[in-house]
Amino acid sequence: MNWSKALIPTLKEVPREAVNKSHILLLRGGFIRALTSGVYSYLPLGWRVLKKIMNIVREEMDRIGAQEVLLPALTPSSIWEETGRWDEFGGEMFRLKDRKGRDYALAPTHEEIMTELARKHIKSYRDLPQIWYQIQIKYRDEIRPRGAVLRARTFIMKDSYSFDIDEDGLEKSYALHYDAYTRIFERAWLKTTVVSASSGLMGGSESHEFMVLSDAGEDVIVKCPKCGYSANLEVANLIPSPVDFPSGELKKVHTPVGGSVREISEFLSVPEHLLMKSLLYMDENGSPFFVVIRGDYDVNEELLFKKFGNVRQAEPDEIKNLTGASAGYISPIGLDIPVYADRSLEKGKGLVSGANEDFYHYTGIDIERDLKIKEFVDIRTPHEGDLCPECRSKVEIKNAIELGHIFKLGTKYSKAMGATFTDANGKSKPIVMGSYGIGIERIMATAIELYNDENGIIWPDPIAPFDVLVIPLDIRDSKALEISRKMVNILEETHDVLFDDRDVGPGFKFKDADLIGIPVRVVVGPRGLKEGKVEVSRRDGSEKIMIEPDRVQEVVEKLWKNGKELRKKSGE
RNA sequence: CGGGGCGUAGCGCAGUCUGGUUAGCGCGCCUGGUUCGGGACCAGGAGGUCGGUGGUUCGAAUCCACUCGCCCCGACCA
Repeated sequence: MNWSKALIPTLKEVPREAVNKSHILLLRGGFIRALTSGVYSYLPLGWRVLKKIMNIVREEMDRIGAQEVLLPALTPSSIWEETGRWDEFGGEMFRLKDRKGRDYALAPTHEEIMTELARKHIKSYRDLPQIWYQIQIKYRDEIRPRGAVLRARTFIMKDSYSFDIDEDGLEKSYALHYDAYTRIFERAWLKTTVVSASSGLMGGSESHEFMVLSDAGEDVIVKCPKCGYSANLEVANLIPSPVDFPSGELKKVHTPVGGSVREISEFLSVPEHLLMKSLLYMDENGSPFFVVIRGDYDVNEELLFKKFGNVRQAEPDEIKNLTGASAGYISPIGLDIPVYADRSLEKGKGLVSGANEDFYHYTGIDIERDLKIKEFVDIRTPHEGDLCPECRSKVEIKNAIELGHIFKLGTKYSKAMGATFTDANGKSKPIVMGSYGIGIERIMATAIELYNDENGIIWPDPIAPFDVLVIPLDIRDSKALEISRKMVNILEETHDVLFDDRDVGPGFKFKDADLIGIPVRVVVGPRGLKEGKVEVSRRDGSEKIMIEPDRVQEVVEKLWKNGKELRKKSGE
């Protein structure tokens, strides 16, 4: 490929809208361009990277016996209504109507479409197991797209679906995917942490996410350095960090400051973990109840809803009517309202909370002595310092990018849609399913987040847009040009080669080369030519050698192989 | 949906508070010449509905109202 004729619109300056490393470098390197919020075009370099990634994915999926199909992105509402997800998806689903006024959705995922295929064609236990996959664009109207390609509204996903006769079969298909995913990410030089996760809208029993640690990630994961326990923070059942509770008398004190935890803690010189946050909620019937939690924790609404159903926080006037005080100065003490306590307050003593009178608090609260707790529950957002549920040592909490997610669906979709088969005894049974996704662009973006320096991207060899970049520093030097062309021809037999035949200065070419991050670079310049040599180097800086042009194939091959020895980055 | 920021040439920005010649600067682009191992130099040139609509005014990029778009944070803290 000749650079002079290529669409590689590199940018010298950082585009205004970009924040993440990957976003900046994808734009600056001419890999992608935004069309509108959360929707991107892939330019030649970006598309080359994505194709390399998809090829790795294909090879590994084919290796476990999966078969590739391509399903429609345009789907009728009726199929989503069969499982109830036409309503469940809500605003996240892009919807449209045809000219007859019928409803359609641009598929955000394909469980229903795959299950439809299965119910048509799988009739007997003899047809099972099956694994079908596709690589195609998904459409999700995300609440907030972010980080360019990290959370986009249109994005390429590899999704596969397994069909088995029973749980044992599902277990095997799940394990096959687990292994395939591990290999896929390793081949892209990304070291993943596998965590247990919540299955959310997909439903099903068990699920795992393949994560790469990165500050650019919007997921938070928990890792235990001691026993290896790991989970998405959403589902991690961590033990609250232990604290000392002093004992004391119940006393009412004047607190003429704002009612926030920080203000009260500062005013009374009491650590935040000795404050008891008292939150007043209204249940579905409009009856009030208190939730109390240690001051250094926040209530996790997802867990709250799971436990108490469709509840809401009390309005300011409701709080006033029920407690006689404003939010910030309330507590269940002395009130006849049911109280649930987060487990962080178990055996709590010497606590501070509102006295149900503005600008007054109680100190010395003893959970067992002064409160009637209906039940201890786990509804807090875990934080640093919490203990591992397996071995009770302190866990690490880190941001991560989710690259893959595998789900055991069970029979949720097959039952809802009537995808059944006849077993060996002639009985009709629902197919047992799994579903498995990989974000193709996320692999690209994550690789950049991990592999870059101040000058640009340093692509992992297997997913680089080109393997080798040949740069004649001055194309008006006809001898240099001729030598370069010859090398390009030879190298192209075994590698993807980009040839910088542009008539621009050497500095310009070097800067661009660093930016787009091609792993191996061959420079033909006067300095080397004096000795009859050219320079071959790796973008990662590990090697730089001068060689005769006719050895180029052999030397490039060697540097290319050396790349494979590089460590796989995990983002730590 | 709530909060914040930003829309001026292809890109990055100044000008807006305090209205007033022809709306600037750097990079990029075009022509000619010089230059070639880390984003060169000289000379000349093209390129703008100042996001949009309406209003105030003798006069609006600038003030007011509405609106569209993009980015960031949040959608917990009694």
